[in-house]
Amino acid sequence: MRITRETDYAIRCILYLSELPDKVAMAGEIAEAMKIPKSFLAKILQKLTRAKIVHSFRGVKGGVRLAKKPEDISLLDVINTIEGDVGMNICAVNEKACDQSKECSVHHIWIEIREAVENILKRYNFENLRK
Amino acid sequence: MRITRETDYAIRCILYLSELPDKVAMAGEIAEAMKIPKSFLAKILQKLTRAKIVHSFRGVKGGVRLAKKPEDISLLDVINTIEGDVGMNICAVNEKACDQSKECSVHHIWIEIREAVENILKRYNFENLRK
DNA sequence: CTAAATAGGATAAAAATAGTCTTAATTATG
DNA sequence: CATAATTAAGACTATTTTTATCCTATTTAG
Ligand code: SF4
Ligand code: SF4
Repeated sequence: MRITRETDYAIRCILYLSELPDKVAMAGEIAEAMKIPKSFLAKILQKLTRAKIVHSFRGVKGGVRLAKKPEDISLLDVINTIEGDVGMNICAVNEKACDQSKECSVHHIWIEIREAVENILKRYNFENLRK
Repeated sequence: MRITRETDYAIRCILYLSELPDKVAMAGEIAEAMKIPKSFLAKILQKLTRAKIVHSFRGVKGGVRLAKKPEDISLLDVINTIEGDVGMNICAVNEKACDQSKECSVHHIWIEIREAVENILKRYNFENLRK
């Protein structure tokens, strides 16, 4: 019932970029500062780029910077980008995944938890997260 | 960020036993009723037995029944038994797991979520879960 | 004594996680 | 234009976790 290391790395990465909103930072620089394996971060940045959370520049003096203001990026956005929907059980994400969901008395609890977790994750953005 | 099938099976199993509080049910019977692979359920029942959530009887006419009243078994109890602490990130379970937890501005959010999830999971016991 | 049941442990297949590596495309600069 | 630096994309790999199964031992009602 955990987020993955990949997601934790993605969050750290956005945290770093939020401190330097206009700088174009290279993957290597972020990796070193936030202690993320460099080639793994490169793949994570690709996902964040496709999700339009960061904007990337190729070539010499390339790198990445945030594509939005820190306050417009929530923790939930980053988690959704890296690992998809937040659900504590398959049935909270896809009703059809379990054929018992209609009669199951536990099903609604997973929905309730999902909503509670998403609400917390939406409340935090990378502006109010800065110390 | 999901509970495992094993945990879902354990919950279904307690759900079944809660409907028959005094009956000594065999693993095979529970497995069939709740659509749980039988030999997997056998292992799950061992964990539930060690945790004193169910009481088991060996030999002919053996089986398991709840060791407590349904209202004294929470969803959290079952989850803790099968997969340990509920934490959305390692640092919410073990501070030492990440050396950045002191300076990390996200750390406290995982603690907040952990507490929110645990509170929901504590509210539901197998008495108030029965339809 | 025997058949039926759980206990415990070893084993195994499949999936997910956590990365690495290679090649291609892009681009600033000399 | 040539080159070096950088991301993009995808193949590949190692490790760990998940999801079981199977075998042997122990227990016990009849
Ligand atoms: S909680 Fe109920 S509906 Fe959801 S996966 Fe488990 S059995 Fe299916
Ligand atoms: S949230 Fe912060 S403290 Fe927790 S694991 Fe990630 S980096 Fe470490």
